[in-house]
Amino acid sequence: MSKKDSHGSIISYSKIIDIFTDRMVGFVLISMSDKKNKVLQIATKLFAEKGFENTSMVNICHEANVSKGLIYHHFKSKESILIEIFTGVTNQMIEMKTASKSSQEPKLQLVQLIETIFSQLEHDKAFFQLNLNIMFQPSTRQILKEQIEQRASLLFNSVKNIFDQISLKKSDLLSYMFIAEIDGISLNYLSIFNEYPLDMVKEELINKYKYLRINND
Amino acid sequence: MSKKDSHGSIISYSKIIDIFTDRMVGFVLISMSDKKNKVLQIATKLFAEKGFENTSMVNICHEANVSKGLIYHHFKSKESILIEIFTGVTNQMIEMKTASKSSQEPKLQLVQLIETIFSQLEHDKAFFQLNLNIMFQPSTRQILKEQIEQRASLLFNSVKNIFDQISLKKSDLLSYMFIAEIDGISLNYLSIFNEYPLDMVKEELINKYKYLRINND
Amino acid sequence: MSKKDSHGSIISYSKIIDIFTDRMVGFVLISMSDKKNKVLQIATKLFAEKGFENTSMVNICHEANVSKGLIYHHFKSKESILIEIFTGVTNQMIEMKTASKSSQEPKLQLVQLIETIFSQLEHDKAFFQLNLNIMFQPSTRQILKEQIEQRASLLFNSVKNIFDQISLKKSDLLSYMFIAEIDGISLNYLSIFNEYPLDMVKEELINKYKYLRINND
Amino acid sequence: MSKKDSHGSIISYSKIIDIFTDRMVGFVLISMSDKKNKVLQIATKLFAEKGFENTSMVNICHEANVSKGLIYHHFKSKESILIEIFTGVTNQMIEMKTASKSSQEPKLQLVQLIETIFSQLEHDKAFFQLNLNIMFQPSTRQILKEQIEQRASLLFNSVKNIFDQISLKKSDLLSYMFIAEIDGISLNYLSIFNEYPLDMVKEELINKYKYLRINND
DNA sequence: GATGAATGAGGCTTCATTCAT
DNA sequence: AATGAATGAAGCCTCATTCAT
Repeated sequence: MSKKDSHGSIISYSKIIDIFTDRMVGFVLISMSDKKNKVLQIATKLFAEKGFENTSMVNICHEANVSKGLIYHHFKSKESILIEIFTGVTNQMIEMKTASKSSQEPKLQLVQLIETIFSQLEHDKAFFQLNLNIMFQPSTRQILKEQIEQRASLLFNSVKNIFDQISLKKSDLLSYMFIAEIDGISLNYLSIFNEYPLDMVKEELINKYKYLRINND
Repeated sequence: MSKKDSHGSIISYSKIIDIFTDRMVGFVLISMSDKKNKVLQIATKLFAEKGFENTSMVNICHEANVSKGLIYHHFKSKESILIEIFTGVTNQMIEMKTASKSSQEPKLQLVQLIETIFSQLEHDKAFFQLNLNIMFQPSTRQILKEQIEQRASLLFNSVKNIFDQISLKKSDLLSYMFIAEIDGISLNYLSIFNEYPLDMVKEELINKYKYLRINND
Repeated sequence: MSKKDSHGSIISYSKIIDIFTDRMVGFVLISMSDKKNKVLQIATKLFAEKGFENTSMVNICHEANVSKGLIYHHFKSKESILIEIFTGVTNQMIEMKTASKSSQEPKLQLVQLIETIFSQLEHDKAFFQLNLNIMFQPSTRQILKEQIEQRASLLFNSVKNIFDQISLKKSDLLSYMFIAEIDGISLNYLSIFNEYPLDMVKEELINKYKYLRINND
Repeated sequence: MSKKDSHGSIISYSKIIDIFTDRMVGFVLISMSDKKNKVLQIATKLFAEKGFENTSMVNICHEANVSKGLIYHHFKSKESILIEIFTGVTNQMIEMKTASKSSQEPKLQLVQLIETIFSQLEHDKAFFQLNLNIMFQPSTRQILKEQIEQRASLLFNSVKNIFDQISLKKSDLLSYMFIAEIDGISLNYLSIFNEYPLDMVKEELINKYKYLRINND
């Protein structure tokens, strides 16, 4: 999986489940006990499937084969589980951004970015829906306010860095439009239309940015 | 307010609060009792502010100055309040779509549509957030599945009707892209960025569609 | 239907539904409005089917096609409906007892009584079950305490009058045994055994009392 | 207390309160927590006194000095408390039946059975009334349908085993009559007559079965 | 006679969290 | 690290009853 594999506001770097299993072992979650790990994994799945408010601690206990006491040994509260899940992803996003330095032609960077995002979108519907759900549910949104903002600026800067190479003057506007298109498509694909022509839309988007011409007036 | 004043998936025709008050009197909700009316109004507000799951029936009772018993006299359940709110808006959307027949040049129709939507977006943030919240919260999404789909196709057809006049061959794709842009901007404005340059983005979008050139290969 | 058609503690004189319809018109319920009548009828049915506590006033309203206000116009409370139902039956029992004067041979009176009771038992299961339900549910039992006692002594005296003609000395004991047998069979038939050989048991009982010999020591 | 100390449909093997306290410790309920135990005990008492529908969970909590949450930690629902109470008694009945093997003369077995039942009847009025109340209340009857049937056949088989030794040909009929007499007397004693001559009736019954003569035509 | 809006107490159940072991 | 008993607040909903019309 590419290092640039996430850049969206509602878009994230990688399969969330992976985060709490094999791939994270070694740099962030290395000291995390197996059981704590399992709780995060199951909680992520349940929050995505049922929503945060509709997932009870007992639900998590049962599915994770863990006692209530143990969960409260590892986590201060239900909220803190959510925060930890989000933080894990955010941290990874930061790390990956730091690591990603491409010397490619900017338009190709855009194309590659688009392809990565669309690929994730298809493979991790549930996790993207979790992100949406959390961002639009006032209660959870409040809890994760800062992280949401942090991620947004992270993404914006990533994109703007690319557009700066295309048109310094319009890079802000271009970034906003680009992110809006990506997010709008994601939203429509995930939650609005029943049979969304994701491939067709993707081709259109790639063509648009591959041959982008800026009128610098 | 123009008759075409809403066409979005996460976009709706008019201020929701209005629906349950003055403007509906006379054609749809004419027989609705004052108290029932009040409950719908307050429930809409609270659902938007706190989310459906975090709004209790007692919250609604208190703010609406109504007894618990009365709510259950008028509504079968908490869910049914949500459904009634949504149905009210959906019905109005249908009605308005039926009524709207523009003979204008298609590109101008698009421009007008964009302006209407952006105007609403600025004036009804809470209600748009309610829509998003409901669509991404698995529990509420399930409850309103059919209406969400109905609205999506309603909007799509409206937009496609316009693009059909521009390019029959590409009208599907153009419609999907147009809606994605609108929804993406709404999403970013409402829930992602702290200080979103809505006016700048709006100008860009208007320019794009005002001078739209289609390459019909 | 014979005049002696009920003598049981858990046994009553006649089909309860009849009481609130045609047959009563003319002597007890003559002034009862149709709607009140209907309420009593439906309430009896619902109490029998679901129990007193599990039948709500709204249930009765709906099934009787009557408004809540009207029920409270005719009846002081839910309890008072139950009381009125019971009183109707009790009054009829009293009236019938007064009217029944048989000059038959006492053993034949017993046989006739047995046959009447068994016949009712088969035709009015629901109503007998209502009686049982009410007598053993502490809350309803309390409400109808006096009537239950009144009915018991009414029945006992009826039976004892017959046994007095057979053996003055043992008539009390014989009456208690007779009533116990009748009630026990009813109970077993109505509520204990799945496939009760009612006919076989009835024949046995009839034979026992037809050829009754008393050892008057 | 004899091992055969109960065989009735509305009759059970032993003091219910005992079941949840001292006597069970050691073989069935040994692992049951004190609090759960207390809840069953109190619930039994309250259901008997006020009926199932008229006993609220709060009533039970208060009398058992236990929190609402704890009850739901131990029991799935209010219904499940009732089921557990009933199951406890049913299991004991099964166990005792298995254990009881009498080599006595059959008529003496009947006499002994009668004496045991009458003794219980006098000492456990409340519990017998609970059984009746549950069997005749449609809602609770439904919940315990299977157990009621199981108990009925258990009792019937016990009694029939005895009568088989007296008259194979008539053992079915004799069993039904015997059970009806027992149940009828119980019913009359518990719920119909104010001052029931239980001793007199008991003597009569004992005499009847001690000197039973069967006409085997 | 008749309606149904309105009330408020109370019922069952769920849940996050704490704590002794 | 791990368990699960225990708590109490809060949630949704039902219900008998009253009252203005």
